[in-house]
Amino acid sequence: MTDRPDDATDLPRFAAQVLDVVDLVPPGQVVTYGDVAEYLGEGGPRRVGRVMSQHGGAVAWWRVLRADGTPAPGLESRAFAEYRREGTPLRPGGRRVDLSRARWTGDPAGSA
DNA sequence: ATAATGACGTCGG
DNA sequence: TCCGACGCCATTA
Repeated sequence: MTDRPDDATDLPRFAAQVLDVVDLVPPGQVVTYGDVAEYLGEGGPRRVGRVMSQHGGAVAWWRVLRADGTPAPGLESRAFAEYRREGTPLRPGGRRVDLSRARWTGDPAGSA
């Protein structure tokens, strides 16, 4: 027992929750690092970013980006490929995501 | 114990 | 709009 690896693995509780939230974000929508932290009610953007850098590959990491709408450094190319594939709304110029339209608030209306 | 680093966020120029 | 500085928080040197 010892503990029940809730979902993915024997990851720390916080990390598991972060990955869980990201997994809830539907295609075509995104969330910021700060939003995830706020959604969980603990930690901070920096903390979420660390989790993603270590275990981001286990989820749709491209759906988590910075507050200004720019994806994670180094992965921009792949991220934009996904945005184009999922139809994620981008801002004029196509260099960043239109958060005003693509931001997922955690509202169940979007996931179903 | 102190300093530096990192998939961040906000502010000022 | 782009760039730099500072603040936050946890990990690592």
